[in-house]
Amino acid sequence: MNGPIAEVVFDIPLHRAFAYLVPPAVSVARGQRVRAPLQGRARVGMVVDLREGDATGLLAIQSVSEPVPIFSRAALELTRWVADESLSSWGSTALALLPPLPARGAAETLAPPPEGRPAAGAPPELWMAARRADRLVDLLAREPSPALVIAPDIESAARWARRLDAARLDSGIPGVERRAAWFAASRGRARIVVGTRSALLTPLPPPAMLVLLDEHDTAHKPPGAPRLHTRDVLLRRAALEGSRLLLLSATPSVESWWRAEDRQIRASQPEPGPWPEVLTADTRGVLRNHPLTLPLTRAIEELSRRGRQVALVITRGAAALACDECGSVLRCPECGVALALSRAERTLSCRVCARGEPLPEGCPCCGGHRLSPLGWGAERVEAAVRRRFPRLSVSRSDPGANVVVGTAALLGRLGPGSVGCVGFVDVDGLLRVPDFRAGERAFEILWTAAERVGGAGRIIVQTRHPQHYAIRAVREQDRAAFYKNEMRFRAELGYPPFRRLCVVSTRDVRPGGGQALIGECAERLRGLPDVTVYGAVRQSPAAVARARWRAVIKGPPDLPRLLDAPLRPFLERRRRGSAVVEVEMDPVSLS
DNA sequence: AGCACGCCGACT
DNA sequence: GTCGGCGTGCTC
Repeated sequence: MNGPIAEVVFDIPLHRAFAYLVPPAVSVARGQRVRAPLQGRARVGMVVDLREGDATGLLAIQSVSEPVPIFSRAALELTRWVADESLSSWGSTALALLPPLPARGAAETLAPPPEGRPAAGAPPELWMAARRADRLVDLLAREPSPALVIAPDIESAARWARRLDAARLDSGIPGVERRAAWFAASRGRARIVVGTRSALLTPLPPPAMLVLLDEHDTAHKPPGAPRLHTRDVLLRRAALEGSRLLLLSATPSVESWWRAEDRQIRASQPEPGPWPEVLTADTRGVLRNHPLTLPLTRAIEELSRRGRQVALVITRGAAALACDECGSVLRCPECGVALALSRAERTLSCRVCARGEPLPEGCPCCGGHRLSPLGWGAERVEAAVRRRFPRLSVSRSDPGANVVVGTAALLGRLGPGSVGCVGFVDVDGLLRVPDFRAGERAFEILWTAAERVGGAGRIIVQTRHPQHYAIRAVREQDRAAFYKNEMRFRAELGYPPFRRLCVVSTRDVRPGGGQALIGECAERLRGLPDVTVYGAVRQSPAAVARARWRAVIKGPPDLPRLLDAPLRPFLERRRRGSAVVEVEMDPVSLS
């Protein structure tokens, strides 16, 4: 019995499509959302292909979710690419990039997405200069072409939508409005739309402009589908449809800087502008019974006399060890990341290769006897400042206090121009985060603070590494110096952007199960060409205490292709007894 | 014999 | 992800 057959993918971890008969009363196209029976109940899926064939024994599509396709052919292909790149299923990827389903009986004006021809466009642009946000607002006001602006989170999307007087596509607004904005953009009726990653594939009539705010922000890759960095999806989208793409960040990811050097992205080096004085306060050899060094104490004194605010940035619990004498951090000799301290087990272990070591007696560098793991918590800093400056208002929550204490996120909440000095109580806490991106993150936070306080302000960095290249680059307002050093480190030890990473992890409520499973995964991957598997070492039964196991995999740029076949059984059947497998391509964090 | 639970494969 | 089939093993 021949008839029209639709291939449909669903939000399940299976990559394969399911075939259904298209009944005569229903008309469907590729890229259309439909309801179809799966395991006896109706579920929403995406039509990825249509063909004529023998429909004997096939179940029928029940209905369409909307009367028109919601993805263009190009967008649908893009979801497939994202799924393949991230080792996730086509269905879960595609369905995560769509607006909510319509409310029952809602009246809507819908149109199919524009089917643009692939066009050769200009290369993406990296905007790093100060006042890049103002420049963007100006550009969007001048430019007549439709624009999609992607923000790292809902709050940022809301702010930008207000600033640009644009429709919102993020999940911070009611589903009806999101849908309306999606289809308005699709029909060319909303010139500027603002959203988060769920809005990445919003159709726009060409020639369109795509904008990524805070390109470096790891919030652009939260857990869950679509499991690829928003930057990478936009780069691909822009290339496929020939759209102009703007990446905004004062401190771009090393990946994007590298692409700029490789001429895949256009970047102009901004002229140096007004810049604060960046002072380092060396804490080596200083007995640290107080969180404030003399330079920072003086700055608080002086600034408060002049009626200016001081922000003190603290670092949350650093789980690594550093020598009090020479300042060196205990690092894995093979992987270069700080060794993570487990106080309970009194061991140090590497987050990348899983190498474990007992706590050393002294510093391997200088033989010093004091190795200190402690950072300064917000409470301790707040109390210490109060004691020293009883007349000043000191707060962790009031952004108007004379002295405000908080983590790096605090900097974003303070009004521009109000802060005269930012003091980093323990920047080493950032540098010794057991993650290869620790330096990049420290650089980003310091640079942001410097931009924030501006030319009349001051930055004071308390550190045992006053010569660290991240601090030096911020002091000199010299981005290139930072990236040069950082890329050398990444190249030497084989980290992104030179090699790609994948993390396979297992969990089990019962001891031993997770270990057996991660061992099984690692076994399948060993011996692949140009692929290194770290960790997942089978340990003696005595060491079996944790419920979580992890293997870090390093490989060439086509790592997802290499891992697809051997990991397929684990990706498609994540639960093995009480143990669960998770696979994360291109992790934004290893801690 | 009858039922609970957990493992495992199938899902069009 | 979610469902149900079926085997193991316990209970009435």
